[in-house]
Order: sequence, then C-alpha cells, then structure tokens
Amino acid sequence: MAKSRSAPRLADVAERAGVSLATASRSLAGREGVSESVAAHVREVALQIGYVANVHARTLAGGATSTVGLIVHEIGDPYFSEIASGVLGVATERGLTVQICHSGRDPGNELHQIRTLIAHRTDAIVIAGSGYTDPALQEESDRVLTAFQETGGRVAVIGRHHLSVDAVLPDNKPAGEVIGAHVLSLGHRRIGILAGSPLLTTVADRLAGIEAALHAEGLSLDDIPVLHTEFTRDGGHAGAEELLREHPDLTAIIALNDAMAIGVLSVLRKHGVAVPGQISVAGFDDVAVAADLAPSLTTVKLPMVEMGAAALTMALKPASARRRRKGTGHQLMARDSTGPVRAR
Amino acid sequence: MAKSRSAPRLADVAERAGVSLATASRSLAGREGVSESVAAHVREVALQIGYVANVHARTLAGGATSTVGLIVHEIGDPYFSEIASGVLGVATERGLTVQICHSGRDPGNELHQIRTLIAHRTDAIVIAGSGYTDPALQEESDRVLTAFQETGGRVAVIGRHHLSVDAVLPDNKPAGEVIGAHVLSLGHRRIGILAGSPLLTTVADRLAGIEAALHAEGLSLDDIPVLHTEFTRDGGHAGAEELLREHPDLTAIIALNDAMAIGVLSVLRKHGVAVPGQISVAGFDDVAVAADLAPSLTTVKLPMVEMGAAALTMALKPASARRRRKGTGHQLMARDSTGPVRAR
DNA sequence: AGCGCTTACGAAAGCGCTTTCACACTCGTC
DNA sequence: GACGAGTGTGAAAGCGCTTTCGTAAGCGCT
Repeated sequence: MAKSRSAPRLADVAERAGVSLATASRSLAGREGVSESVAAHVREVALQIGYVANVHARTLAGGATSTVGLIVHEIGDPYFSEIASGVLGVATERGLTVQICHSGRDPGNELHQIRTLIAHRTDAIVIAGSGYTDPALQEESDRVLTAFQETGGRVAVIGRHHLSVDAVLPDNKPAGEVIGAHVLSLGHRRIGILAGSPLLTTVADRLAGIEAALHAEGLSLDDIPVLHTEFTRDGGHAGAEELLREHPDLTAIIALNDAMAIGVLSVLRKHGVAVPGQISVAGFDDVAVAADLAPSLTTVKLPMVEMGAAALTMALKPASARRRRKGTGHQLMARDSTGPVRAR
Repeated sequence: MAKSRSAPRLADVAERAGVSLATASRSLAGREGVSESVAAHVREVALQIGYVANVHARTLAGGATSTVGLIVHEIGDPYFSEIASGVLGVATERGLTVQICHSGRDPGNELHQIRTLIAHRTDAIVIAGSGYTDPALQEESDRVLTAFQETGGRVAVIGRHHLSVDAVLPDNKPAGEVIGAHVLSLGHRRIGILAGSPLLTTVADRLAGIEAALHAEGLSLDDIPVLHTEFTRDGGHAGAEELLREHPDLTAIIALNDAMAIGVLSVLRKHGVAVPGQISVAGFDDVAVAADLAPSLTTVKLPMVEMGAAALTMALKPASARRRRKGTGHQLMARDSTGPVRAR
C-alpha cells in the first residue's frame, strides 16, 4: 500500500461514480437538482473510498466555515471549562465545530490567538474571561476585532466591557456586594481580601461590589488588607500564607474566586485554623467542587454554563444593533465555610 | 464604512506595495529571494491594512495546516483538562494551534469528531480517554484513523490499546494493583468498587489491577460488589447511595476515578459517615483538588500532563515503526481518606 | 410536429494562496 | 566586450471545492 498517497478528492468520487464534479458536489451536499438514484450512488461511492471533504477547499470556494472559536484564559480552570461547556452545547446544537484556544492569562498571547482564529476565518469568536485594564492592549484587540466584524465576522465576549462588541457581563459587582454583605452580616469586620491580578477587570468589579457592601456599614476597602496574587489555587495559597502572617487578627477571608478560596482552605487546614470557627472563608463562582469541599465553600454562584451559551447565541444572531447585555444573575450560596464571629 | 466588505487579501497587499503576488507571499513568509527593503515594505503594508492570511487558502496551496486536533471525552473533567494542558504545552512550543473537540463520552460522536478533524486536515490527531470495548465501534474508528495515517496524517491515542496507532498507555492496571494493595493492607476486606461504564477499557484495566491485588490475598472480584455507573461526580454520588443501601457492611469504597470518589465523599458526609473512621475511600488519577478535599483523598497519581505532552510529541515524530509506549508511571498518594479498619 | 417549459447534468470560473519556472538584470571573469 | 553565474522579481499553474451558466433531454401542450 502506498505509504503516503493523498486523501481521496471529490474528483475521485466523481470519476468512480461516473458523474461530473458538479453532480458529485451537489449529491454530497444534499442539494437539489440531482436525481435521487444518482445522488445515492455518489454517496455510496464516497463512503466506499472513505472520502472526507476538505474543509479548507470548501471554505475557500463556499463561505461559512461552520467553525467558531473560543478563547479562554485557562482551560484547566473550572470557571472556564464550564463556560466552554455552555459554548459547546450551543455549537453542537447548530452543527458547528468549536476551536478552543487558551491564552494562559497572557494578554499578548490572547491577541495572537485572536489573530489565529481570524486567519481561520471562523464564523464567530467568543472570548471568555476578564479583560485587561491596560488600555493599550485593550485598544489593539479592539481594533483587530472590529476589523474582523467589518468583514462579516461575529464576536462576543464574556466578562469584559471595553470592547466594541457584544458582551455577556456577569454580575461581578452585585456578586461582590452580596458576598460582602453576607460576611459583614455575620459580624466580621477584620476581613482580608485575596484578589487576582489588578490588571483584570473582573477583579476591579468584584472589589467594587465588596466596597459597596463595606460602605453600607461605614467601612471602606482602605481599612482592610487587599492582597493581589494570582487567580489560581496557588495564588490563593500564597496569599493566605501572607495574609495570616501579616494580619493574624483576621476573622474572615474573601477570595475573589473559588480557585483561590480552595488554596486558602488548604493553608488554613495546614495551620490547624478552624473554618469557620476561627476564620470564615468565601469565594466567587460556585465551581462544581465548591459544595464538596470540607467545609463546603460559601460562594456566589454565577451561571457559567449559561453565560457561555448566551455568548455564542448572541454572536450567532444576525448582525444588528449592539446587544450588550448585563445582569446574568447570581446567587449567594451560603455554606459551611462562613460563620458568625466568635469571641477569640 | 462598508458593512461587510471582505477581508483584505494578499492581492490587496501586493497591489498597495506595488509588487507581485509572488513577492508579497515570499516577503510575508520570510522566504528567501526577496531583497530586505522590499520585504520590509510589504510587511508594513500588510500590517497597515490589517492583513491576516487566510489559513484555508494557504493550506490548500501549501501543505501543513499547523493545526493539531485533540479529542477528549469531557473538557470539564480535570483528568482531561490536564491532558489538554500537556498537549497545549507542546503545541504552543512548536507554533501549532490546537483544535479541541469533545465527544461527551459518546462513541458515535467521537467518530464524528474524528471525521471533522480529518476534514480539517489537521497535521495530527490526539485522542484522549478510554477506548470502548464495543468491537464494532472500535473497528470503525480504527478504519478511519488508519486511512488518515495512510494519507500522511499523524495519530496518537492516550489510554486505549486496540487501535493500530501510537499510544500512550497509562499504568491503569498497576495503579489498580497499588490502590487495591493499599486498601487491603489496611485490613479492609469488605470493599465496594465503583466503576464507570463497563464499555470503557480504562474501567476494565483498573479492575484487572484490583483483581490482581485481591488475588494476592486469596480474594476475587466476584466476592465483592462492583457497581457500574458513570465516570463522573454524579455517577459516584449515585453509586455510593446504592452501595450504602445494598451493602451497609462495607468498610472501604474504591472509586475508579477521583471524580466518582468526590461524589462518594459527598454522600458519606451527607449521611454522617466518618471517613476514614467508618469507611475508607480511594480514587484514581490524583486530580488537582484531590489534596484539597477534606478528608484529603487517597488516590493513585497518573501523570496526565506528561501523558498529553508525550502523545503529541509522539504523533509529531517522523513516521516510522510503531512506538506504542507503555508504563507512564504512577504513584500511590496515601492521604487521609483511607485508614485501618476499626472494630465497629 | 413544433413549441416552450422543466429537470438533470456538465464545463468552467474562481475562492486566496504557494510555488515553479522563466525572465530580466547585475556582476565578475577570460 | 561577450559569457555564465548569480540575484530579485513576475506570470501563471494549481490546491479541492462550490456555483453559475449553459445545454440536452424529457414532458405536456397546441
């Protein structure tokens, strides 16, 4: 057997079926204008010789790629994999393939991924995850995406507002307010905040929400320690160590996402600190394992799957006026990791 | 501004730069035979008008797509997202784009995803996750993949053996043996097993390992309850409920992956069963959160990231003799969820 | 029998790119 | 000062497909 003959082409199918390229193409596409008997024969021949249409040729000749791109910060992160799940659901439903790229939380790389997706002429691009507060970066991707849209591409983003594209905006600020109010209502005043990179808009928004809650109690973010590390378990781990060292009097720690909160819990367990006995811990997102931790994690549920689905649906809609959408909903999940302040 | 003019083409760049298509192409590809001054000018023009080469046209004319495909059962599952992470690492290193598809643990869909990837003429396809014991399905994908290889495509699989392609084979059986021996060494004899779908080869392999450990103690799988549910948290949840109901005398539960073990822990917590006081729990894989659960989960670590990296590396190697590879390594992570049997 | 009308199919153009081949040039050489 | 060897550039073929347009056959009708 030839070691590397090339893949069967439509011409091969046509020849073997004794029809022209046009007829073969129409038959396989299920298009009108071919008698059923001929079409069936062509299909059979195609199956026989293992013909799989070349998407590149098809795209070049035809139009739509039936592929959409999804860019996430980190596929391993449950927050993003749940969003991806939502996107995949809608895509599958519509017979679209999803090309997933991950930017590794690197803005430069993100731009590169956007370019890659544009080069693939995907029908739509969905970008998930916090934007960057650096205006230069924001501007550049804005430019590229706008150009993409002008050539007929569809774009939707999840969780960033600067861009001139459709957006699904999670309730980051309200969520911050809710979790802040919850912790405050339990009597905590010495609260430490563990935030991700200050470059992320999500961080800014969630902090703003917490700030609002603090205000309601006559407090301010300036009164309490806010530590910026990384939006990961390890970031939470490192941050909690530092917080414990520098501020041993804290009675509560709010991590700005669940991954960090998990890191916090592990540090506290390591140091034998009772949760919530000595320190209460809260997170954001309500990732799947949050309920399975011990103690189960108090957090704010954001509808990640729905957000992903909504973003793609939005992007796929016929172009029209901006459909910027706010308010995805959120829900306090008060679990065992938070409790009332006790006398120490 | 035109609502939907098409994207700039190479011809536009060439025209604006006052050169031919050939020169423009060479300049942008960084190919020899163009004076540096001309090349620089072309590149500048391209940047100016926001030219992004059409991958489809390039592929059609040229050859390699610089894209590799990855098929996973479920991207949300940490087992797979860690594998993906390994694949992405190697791909990024080599300037390749990864197209991730998820089959949703549906063999039929998996075949569809393989076809999609072939249609995209990806340079390589990596399929992660257990194969299916159904020989018909196996045969069909085998056929398709073999054909793909004969036309120059590269393929590697992770965790399945039937296929006539390169494979990275996790130590499923040794891992089963190790975890089985561990649990037995703690004195447990009334052990329940929670397995995923019996259609998965991974399940069969891990069970075989456990069986071997049992044999060493003069026991057999036939002596203990083995329940087949789903390889997910919910599968573990449901399975644990049933196991508890039907076999209230169990002192240990081995789940065939960590996701299921997490479900088990949650059921036990709900019912107020002490772990490992009353029942010990063990899993497989050592996903990231395993150490963060309470109690921390005893499990067998498999090097998922390395497996992903190894698979793509293998696939990308120049075609030669089969490089089927066994023994990826494994390590018992004895943590707090398992303990010695106590008198009850 | 001749007319238009529909229907089934084929020839060929063209999607945007890469690459081969041929064609000018400019040198250094005998 | 004519020669071959380089060097930089362009014309054109072709990758595998879709689609427009044209044509031939089949049909009912007058």
